[in-house]
Amino acid sequence: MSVSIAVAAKHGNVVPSTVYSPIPRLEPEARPGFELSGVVTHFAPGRQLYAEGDDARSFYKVVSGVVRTCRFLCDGRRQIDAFHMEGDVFGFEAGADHRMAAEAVSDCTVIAYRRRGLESMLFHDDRLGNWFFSHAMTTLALAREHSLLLGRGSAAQKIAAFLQEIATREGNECFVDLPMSRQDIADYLGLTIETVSRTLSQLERNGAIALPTARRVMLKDRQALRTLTV
Amino acid sequence: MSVSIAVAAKHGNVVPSTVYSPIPRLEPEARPGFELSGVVTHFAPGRQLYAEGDDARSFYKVVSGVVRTCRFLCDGRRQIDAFHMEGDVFGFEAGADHRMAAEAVSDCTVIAYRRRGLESMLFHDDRLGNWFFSHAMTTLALAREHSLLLGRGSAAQKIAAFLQEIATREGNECFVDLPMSRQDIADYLGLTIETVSRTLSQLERNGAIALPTARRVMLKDRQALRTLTV
DNA sequence: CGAATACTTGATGAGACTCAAGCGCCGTGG
DNA sequence: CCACGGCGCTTGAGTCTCATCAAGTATTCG
Repeated sequence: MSVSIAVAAKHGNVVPSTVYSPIPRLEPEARPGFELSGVVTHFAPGRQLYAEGDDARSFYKVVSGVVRTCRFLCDGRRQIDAFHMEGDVFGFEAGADHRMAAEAVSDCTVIAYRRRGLESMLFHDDRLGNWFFSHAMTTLALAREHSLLLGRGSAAQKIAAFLQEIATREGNECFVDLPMSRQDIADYLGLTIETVSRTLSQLERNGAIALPTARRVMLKDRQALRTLTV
Repeated sequence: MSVSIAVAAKHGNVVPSTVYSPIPRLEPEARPGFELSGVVTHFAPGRQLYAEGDDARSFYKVVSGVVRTCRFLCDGRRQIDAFHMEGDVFGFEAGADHRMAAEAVSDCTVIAYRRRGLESMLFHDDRLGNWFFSHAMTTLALAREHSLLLGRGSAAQKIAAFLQEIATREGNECFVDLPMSRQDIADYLGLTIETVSRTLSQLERNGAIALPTARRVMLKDRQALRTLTV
């Protein structure tokens, strides 16, 4: 008993002992049409949609491209909370202002919805209220999953989990096109850019993945990746 | 002292560059009275309220004592998501079952509320719906705060932030009574029990805190603690 | 083609983990 | 009353992972 635990601890797993069931993200189709004063806007890579502390007058839905929500620390470091991809809704806050900044990772198009007036609607339109509540709970579950990874994962586990997450979201089983830089990945996983790079190279040497280009990852051995995380 | 300052300078702060405003926790008084089939139950330290994967038939409110919600990894390690203290509501899930286990940290008393029937009520009783929505958003904000700490903090930063969090929640400016073990703290902060112990000793040598007993921490120099985290 | 940017790789060191021992408190039992 | 375990906590020594500092390579774009 103690031995097997010791061995497991060495190359330990980040996954719960119960069967792993990924958090189901809300499908765009499940969303009620809130065509309430939505404004389509385009952002170039790196442009800020809003800053920390800005009035949370609007929330957003991604039409195309990728957006990151993040916070900046005093020393200039950054913690990326989430990447938002096509169909994702983000920037809806409990309080009066945004607790995170939002920035375009790639060229992207979003719809900005006025939050004004929504609050009262939430509790008069069952479907709308229901959807927003589900959205909050789902986001919470995803945040906890992320916490688990940040708190307990090794660099290899973090990278493996990240690749699988992106693959799932892109809906592609065999390769991943990374829309974000190494720095973004590092800030999302609580690592440095060098460690991200090294770990990817390591996984390639192991045969778990291949890197035809820096931004494209072939998932050659999903079982090996899963073994790191499951 | 010089050590802790040096550490702070080296790794910088875990706090956003914008002014730090702690997430306001929902006050018990702000909660609508949901006296819907609440069952008062008592648990001895270490006893499990529910396990990962259990049907989420109920959610809970803490009357006295402390409860932890956590997940277990394959290798036996544990990640504690949160400590729930007097007045806190926990165990309300998006899906059909609990994604985390809940265990009594100390002797504690909780009220279990049937979730059945609540769902429909949520969207017919504005105040109730409003409260649960706020609760979800607040919990989300706290989870993100926790992520930030897990992803970017050094051991000293994690411990300092933890002590201040508990002090705030216990409403005591000058000392903290820790209801939980070193192992609990370690699992909450993503550290080992030895590192927690060593870091506390370090902070005592620095003069930031005093440890009259293992479970009682005097906050001697809050500025120094804040310098680590703010 | 050259400059800028993004990524990779190497050498080194600091911080946290592991293993192992020692201390202190507390309840039990002689 | 004190001896004895048991348990939680502390401390030490050694190791390993990841961050840091510092080149070097690839890719993009004017």
